[in-house]
Amino acid sequence: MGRPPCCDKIGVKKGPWTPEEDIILVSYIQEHGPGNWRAVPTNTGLLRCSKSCRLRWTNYLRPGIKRGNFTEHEEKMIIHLQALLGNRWAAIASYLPQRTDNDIKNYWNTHLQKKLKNDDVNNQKGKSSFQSISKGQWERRLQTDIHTAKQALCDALSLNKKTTDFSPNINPSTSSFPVQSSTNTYASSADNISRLLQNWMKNSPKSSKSISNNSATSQSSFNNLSIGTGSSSSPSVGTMNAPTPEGLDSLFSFNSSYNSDVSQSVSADEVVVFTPENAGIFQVESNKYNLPNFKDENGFSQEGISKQNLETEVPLTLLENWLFDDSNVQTQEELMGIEIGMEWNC
DNA sequence: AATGAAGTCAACCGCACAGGA
DNA sequence: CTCCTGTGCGGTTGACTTCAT
Repeated sequence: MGRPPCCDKIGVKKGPWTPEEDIILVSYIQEHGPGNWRAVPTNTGLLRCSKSCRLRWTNYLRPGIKRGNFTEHEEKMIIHLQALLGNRWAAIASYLPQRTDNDIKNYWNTHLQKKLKNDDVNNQKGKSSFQSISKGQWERRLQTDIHTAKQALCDALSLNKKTTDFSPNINPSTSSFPVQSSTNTYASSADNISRLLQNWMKNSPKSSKSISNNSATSQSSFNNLSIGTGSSSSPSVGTMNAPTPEGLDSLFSFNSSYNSDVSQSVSADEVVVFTPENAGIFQVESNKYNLPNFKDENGFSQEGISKQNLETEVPLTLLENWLFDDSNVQTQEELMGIEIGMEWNC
């Protein structure tokens, strides 16, 4: 018996998402939390299949997504992790907070493959960045990595048993969300949502002040919404209530001091106005703003976490240190002196 | 300025897997 | 144990943008 299609193909809209659809989806998830995707089109009135909704959320709208150019740091990580893990993009993505597997996959296919190919050509001429690593060294290095990953996993597992330290060093889409009592590092999908809200913010006198502490506004009516982006012109959307611009304003505020160094600490009182310019990670003061559905018990952290949890919570620094420190080859080789087949000792 | 090629990336497709009934 | 549903994942597509001629 064949598997039925994930959704009724008739009347299902395909292609790029409109800002209106995005807002409907975000609003719905803000209200109900992610999960139960099959119910999303029905409950929101979106003419999208559940899969499409999930994809849109996880790859574009989900908090914690960083867009734009990959840093050299990220690039190196991808290269190394791809060598280690193969095309397991989700696993690779779990080591790169803020990046989606789709993003990484695209970046690999469009940039890195080409780049490595060039490197390979250069390698023939003895100019490759990898020239210092012979094939044998590379294999051994992979072995080291496996060992390192195992060790990191062990560390993570043991940490899990007693962990209360949720440093921002963890994928904000997963572990950093649930528990911080005073402040959640709530990373927006940045440009996208900011684009959606750009005009709202622009037209709002509140654009330069701190976010409202009136959480009730976030539940205001969404009727007659008009979005001033691009081709958008439809006056009202959806069959559900969603935040007004003010409501979203109160929901999303960016931490302008955030940078790629995710290990830095974040002040609990650091609330910055959400603007397109500082779009990036933003924070929600959970004790001020009512965001029940982004919390663990409502299934938010269940999304995309179940499988990735272990990988995500591997201390990044351990792997990163290894991954990025090309100059570290010698040390790694020394490490290789340690018995490779060493047993898991956790 | 026009046109075609190449590049980019959001979104789709279909398979696999987990878990509940 | 089997079936069914929901979800995750990797590969691929195609619309759009940028670049080169």
